[in-house]
Amino acid sequence: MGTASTAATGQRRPGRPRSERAERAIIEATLALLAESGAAGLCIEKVAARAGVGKATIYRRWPGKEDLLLDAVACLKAPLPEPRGLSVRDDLLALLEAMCEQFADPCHMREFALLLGEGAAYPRLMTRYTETVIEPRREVIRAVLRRGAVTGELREDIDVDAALFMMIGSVLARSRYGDAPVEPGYARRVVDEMLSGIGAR
Amino acid sequence: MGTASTAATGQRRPGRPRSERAERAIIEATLALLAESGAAGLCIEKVAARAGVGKATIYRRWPGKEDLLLDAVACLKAPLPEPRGLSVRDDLLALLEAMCEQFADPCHMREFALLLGEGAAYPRLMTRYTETVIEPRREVIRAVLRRGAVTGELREDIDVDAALFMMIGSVLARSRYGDAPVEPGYARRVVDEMLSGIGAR
Amino acid sequence: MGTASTAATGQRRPGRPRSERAERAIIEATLALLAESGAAGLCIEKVAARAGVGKATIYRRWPGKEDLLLDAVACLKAPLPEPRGLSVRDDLLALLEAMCEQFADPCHMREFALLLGEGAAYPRLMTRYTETVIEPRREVIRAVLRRGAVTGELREDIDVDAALFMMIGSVLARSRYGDAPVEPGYARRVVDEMLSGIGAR
Amino acid sequence: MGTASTAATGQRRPGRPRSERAERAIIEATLALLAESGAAGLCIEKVAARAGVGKATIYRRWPGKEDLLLDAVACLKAPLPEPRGLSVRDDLLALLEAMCEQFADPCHMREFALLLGEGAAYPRLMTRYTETVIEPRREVIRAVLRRGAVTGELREDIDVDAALFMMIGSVLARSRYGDAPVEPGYARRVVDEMLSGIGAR
DNA sequence: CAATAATCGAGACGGTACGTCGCGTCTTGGG
DNA sequence: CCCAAGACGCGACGTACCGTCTCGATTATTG
Repeated sequence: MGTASTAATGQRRPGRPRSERAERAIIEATLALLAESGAAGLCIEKVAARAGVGKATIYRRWPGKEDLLLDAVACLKAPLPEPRGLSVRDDLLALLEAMCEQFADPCHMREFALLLGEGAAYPRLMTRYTETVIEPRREVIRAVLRRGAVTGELREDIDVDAALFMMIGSVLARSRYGDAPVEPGYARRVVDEMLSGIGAR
Repeated sequence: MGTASTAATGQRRPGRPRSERAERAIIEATLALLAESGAAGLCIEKVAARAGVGKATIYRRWPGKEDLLLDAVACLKAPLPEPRGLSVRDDLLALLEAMCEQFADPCHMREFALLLGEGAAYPRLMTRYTETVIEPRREVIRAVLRRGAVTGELREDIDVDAALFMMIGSVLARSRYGDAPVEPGYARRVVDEMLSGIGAR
Repeated sequence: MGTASTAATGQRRPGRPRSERAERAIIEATLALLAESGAAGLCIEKVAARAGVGKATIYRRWPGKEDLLLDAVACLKAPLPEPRGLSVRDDLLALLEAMCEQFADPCHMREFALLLGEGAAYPRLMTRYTETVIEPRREVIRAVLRRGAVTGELREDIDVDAALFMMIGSVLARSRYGDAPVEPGYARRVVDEMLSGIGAR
Repeated sequence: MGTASTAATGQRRPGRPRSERAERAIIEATLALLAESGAAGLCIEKVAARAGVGKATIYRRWPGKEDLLLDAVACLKAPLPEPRGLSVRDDLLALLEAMCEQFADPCHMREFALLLGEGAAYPRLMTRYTETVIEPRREVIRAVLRRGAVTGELREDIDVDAALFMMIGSVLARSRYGDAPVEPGYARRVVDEMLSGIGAR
């Protein structure tokens, strides 16, 4: 999954195998420093010192700071909850609330910031991240929306992708640019507004 | 406007006045480097060299890299178009399309990436940016939404902020994480979906 | 004289001039560390730390360790004593004794070792050192030998250079490969042997 | 001979015996790199790579770089020619010419440079080298000088050690610091000067 | 013949020093 | 007071080697 992982081939490379212990220590040190000082005040040198590891041991696994950070934060990824499947409205609400909650965690906020800020320079990483993290999340939501269109809980001819981005984006825009943390009822307000539409009846 | 501007008092400081030529060269060099190498590969030293200016001349005007960047990108800011005021739907559509267009410009994309990525470390900047750039834009949209609630074009009890973030966020989420550039009809699809709602009638 | 010195032109370079204070501190730190840990256990990083100076300040002046060391030890160079001019034998003896004495100083020993060991890699330095340090010393000795040939104290047809290298080399070979430090009477023994020759009368 | 040699006991150690092939390859690689880049630009890692050998295979045999180098250069040592014993003058001349010739070989020059330059840090090596290489050479010369004192070809009361170092040193000083390679007649000039002495008759 | 044991190549390990780059500050002579 | 130029102390960068270690595979001698 991570850049550092051994390829899934059965082949063993010659020479001493890479220490799993070191890898764990590096990731932990990275997350600890990230939490303490933020992405700006994080440097490989400190990670190595904190992990009790030589710098080369880090560079052997990750080409640079961004890649390390990306793998580190990926270890934190909390998947969206499995929809319960009873009511589409309840499922959407639960998903949206989970997203709000995750965005409230500064560590996830950092993850997004990192990807947005430095992603442009590392398209390879962006692609991988999108495929392995972003797209699966979207698919969970899409599935619920499609289910609603079938059961009749949602409009039959719903534009699934438009609705998807409205849902996701409402959290993204609110949490990032919001002057205050996302308030408790926010998810419910968005879901209700989406369901009923803003147009007059 | 920028941090660098001379106070608007009629008072003139003693000594040689600051060179307007230098200021322009600095801003231009900053934008050029930003476009070439992104925010990460940009440093004061290179800006100074490219602008043919001493480093001190930059530091005399801006406290650091972030502030310089902020002023530089502020020069690019394209305001949202003034709503025409005939139809709420048309106004929303126009606003959304303008946003999509701006996001398609890589230079504006960088602006957002910069603020999102590095903003966390500089709350002061974020605050100022939010106040001077983000909030006025939001206000334009809010005004249209409120007008719609009054004229009856929109639901009377619309949740203005929820709708606002759904609109903004739908573009943000789509353009950033989208695998392809935003397609032509996207704005219309979002507006229609928002107006009608996804719930069954 | 040293690599670091400003060219002797009257021209001043633009910008802030190099700090003479820093230069002195670097040389002093180098000599201190050289005395403490030898040439092997000396590194730029420690010199910088000890001198209270950034590494770049050292690299701005000297391209590398060897060059720095060379300039540092050059500051120690004790010139040969001025011949008194009364007796050629006494003058040669005094010069030889001074050389023995200097070689007994571990710091001068290091200087030679350095030049011999690393000199091959830095022909430019070797040339400079030969011209400014070695050759003047030789000339002092040559002058005495020539004087002796004129005054009749030495053979009229003496091979000045052969004698020169015999004198210098006898100290070099003795002190370097000798198992013990050069003993007190050594210089006198060499001078006598040179004067009388080893051939039977 | 070298540190690496198996003890001369008839006992064989259990397990796989050390590969003679690897040993040869290591020595050859060492000498090749020494000739190419000098002692400074030589490192175990490159030796191993060039020899197609694991680093451990080197460290199993030699404790470090110096010891390896010492064994490597020892393979090059050209002994002084056996004196023919007819004329002391001719013997001294032959010995001195052989020394001049050896110093002209850049590989032997490196050997000396290495020992002089880095020897100070490794007294153990210096001692061994002096005992096994230097002292035997000296003894050859001393024997000739003593023989001359007995046969009457040299002065009866000759100071053997002083003369020894004058001879050796004259080549050392000339070849090392000389601006040009040692010229053809140099050895003869030194021998003549030594025999006749520089003092007036 | 199988077990044992040292060696082989390869290469990862924790370190140290390298030489470079950029930071934000400072210090020149000259407008 | 500003300008350009550039040195300053600092700290992180990514690389190269150090000497040690751990792999699976090989190659002898011993039981």
